[in-house]
Amino acid sequence: MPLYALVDCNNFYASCERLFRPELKGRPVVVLSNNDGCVIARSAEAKALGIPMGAPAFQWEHVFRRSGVAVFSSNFPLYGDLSARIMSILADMAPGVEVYSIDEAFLDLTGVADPHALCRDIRQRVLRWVGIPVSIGLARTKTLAKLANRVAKKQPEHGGVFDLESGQGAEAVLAATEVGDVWGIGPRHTKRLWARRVRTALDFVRLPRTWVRREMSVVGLCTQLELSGVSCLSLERAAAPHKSLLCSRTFGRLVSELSHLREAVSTYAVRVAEKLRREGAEATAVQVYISTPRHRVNVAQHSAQATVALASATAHTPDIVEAALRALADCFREGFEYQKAGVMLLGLTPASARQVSLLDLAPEERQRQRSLMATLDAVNRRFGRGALRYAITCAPDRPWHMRQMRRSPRYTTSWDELPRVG
DNA sequence: TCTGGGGTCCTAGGACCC
DNA sequence: TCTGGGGTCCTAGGACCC
Repeated sequence: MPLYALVDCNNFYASCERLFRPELKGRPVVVLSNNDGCVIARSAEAKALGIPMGAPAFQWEHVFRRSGVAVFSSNFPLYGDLSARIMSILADMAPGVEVYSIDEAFLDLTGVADPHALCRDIRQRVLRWVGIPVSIGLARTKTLAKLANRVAKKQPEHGGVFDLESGQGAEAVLAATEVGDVWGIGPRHTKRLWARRVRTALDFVRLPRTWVRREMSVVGLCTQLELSGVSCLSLERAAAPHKSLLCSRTFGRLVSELSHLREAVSTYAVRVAEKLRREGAEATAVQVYISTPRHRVNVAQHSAQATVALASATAHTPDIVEAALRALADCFREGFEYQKAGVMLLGLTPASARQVSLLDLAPEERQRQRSLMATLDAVNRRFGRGALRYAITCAPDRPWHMRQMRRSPRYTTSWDELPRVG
C-alpha cells in the first residue's frame, strides 16, 4: 500500500516574519498581499482575532491598531529562501519529495519502517535548523494526507503529526470534515453540493460515481476516489516545466493614460522575459490583459485581453516587449480607469529543443541576441534588478507602481539587509 | 482611498479537413 | 423530400490550487 505524507508549514509567511523578530512571539502577525491589499497570512493569534484569509487590509485597520497586530508587506525573496532550506532538509530525510508549493511538500513514505517516527524527526529538525513549525499528515492517498494534515494542525494533542491509517481510520475524519474543506473542492462545487445536502467529505464519498463524473468532471471523480482510499495522484518528483509564465500587478492608483499603461506593460514584459530565460525556455505567444477595478459599482468597467503570436519561439526581451505593446494596443480603450495589467507568455518550449522555422533569424543573429540577453541578466543579477533597464520601462516613482509600505528587511537575500547581531 | 499574484487542468464549441 | 460523419486543433471560459 502506498503511503504519502503532506508536510505543511504553519502560517508560513507569518512564521517567516516572526523568525527575525522574536519579540513578536505570542503577538498577532499578518502579512499583506502585493500592494498591501489583503491579508494572505495570519499567525494563530491573528486568526483568533477573527481576521479572515483574504480580508481587505483597509477594512481591518482598526483591529490591527487596537489589538497591536504586527503588519508586514509580503517579502517573497525571504519566504522563498526559507522555503528552499526546508525543502532541502526534506530531500535529505525522505525517500521521495514533491515540492508542491512554497510551503508544502508531499513525501512518498511507502515502505518506510516507522513513518510516524520519521515524521516526528522531520518536524523536529525543520524547527531546530530553520525555526519554522510544520505539521505533517499521513495517509494512503495525497487527498487523504491533506485531510490528515488538517487534523495535525487543528488538534495539538497529536504533536503536529497525524496518521490517518492508524487509530479509528478515515471514516470518522471524513464525517467531521466539511465538504468544502476537501482539497480539490472549491467554492462553486461546494455550493452545488450543499444544494444536494452533501455537507461532509463522507457524504461526498457516498455520492454515485456517475453523478460526480458528470457534474464535476474527471477531476472531481479523482478527488472522490482518493477520499475513498484509491490513489489516483502520484508523487511528481521533478517539477514539470512551465507551460505559461505571468507577471501582473495591481497599480498603486488607477491609470487611464495609454502612455502609463505602456510603461507598466513593458516593465512586466521585461520581468516575465527574465523568468523565461531563467527557466531556459522560449515563448511562442504573448498575451496582455488589462482591467478596471472589480469591486466597484457605478463605474464603467472594462477588461480585455489580446494575444500576439511571436514569429518564432524566442526569449529575446525586445521582441517580447514589442509583442506585448501591440497586444496592449488591441486591449486599450480610451476613457476607462484601469487598475491592473498583466503580461503572460504562452506556448513555452525548452530553448534547447527549438523548432526550426522558415521565419527564423539567421543562426548568428540568434546567437547575438542570446549573448546580449545573457549579459543583461548577468549584470542585473550582479548589481540588482533594474541596473540595466529599457528606456520605456522608465524610472521609479511612476503612478502605477504598487504600494508596499511595510516590507520587512530582506534578511537572508540582500547584503544590505542582513540582521545585526549584538 | 483602499480587495494579490501565479499557476494548472478540463470541457464545450467552432473551424477546418478529408 | 432529401442536406454525412469523424477526427483534430484551437480558444474561451470555468474551476481549482497555494
